[in-house]
Amino acid sequence: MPNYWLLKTEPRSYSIDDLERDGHTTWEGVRNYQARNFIRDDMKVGDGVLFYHSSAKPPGVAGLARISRAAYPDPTARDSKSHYYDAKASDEDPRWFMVEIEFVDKFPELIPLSTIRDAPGLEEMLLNKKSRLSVQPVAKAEFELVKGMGM
DNA sequence: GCCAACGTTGGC
DNA sequence: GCCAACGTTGGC
Repeated sequence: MPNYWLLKTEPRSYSIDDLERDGHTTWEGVRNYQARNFIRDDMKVGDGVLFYHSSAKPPGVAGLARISRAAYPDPTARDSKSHYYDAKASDEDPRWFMVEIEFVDKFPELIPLSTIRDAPGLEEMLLNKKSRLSVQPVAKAEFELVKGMGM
């Protein structure tokens, strides 16, 4: 039974087009404990991902991806030159984890956040409730609904 | 650029 | 353990 997720990214930093070009990518730099726990404890290879563009015009779901590598310690936490450096991370306690994802599909048109907000069946999406969380679990029915809206 | 929501830090 | 101060996220 796969799980489903929504991952946020600012397309100016890394967009669905970048992922399509690269085929797959690392997802480092998550520095929120709730998001970390989802990554570390619950993400499995093969899980479905809604690829979300935040701080975009408009913000919304741009396509689909898939978890291609399960959680492992995020090395940028140990790199003092990294923007994501965390002095409290250590070999014994890596503190932060990351996964890798692979490209699945780019939607012909991005599904705007406003559309998702208004869509019947998506009222309970965390996107509408805990809007700041950058890694969110998505119900299978929600995933399928959004996928259907995009393709 | 503003600002509401909310997570984190640190003094007590 | 509380909570004020502070920093960040992200929509608008």
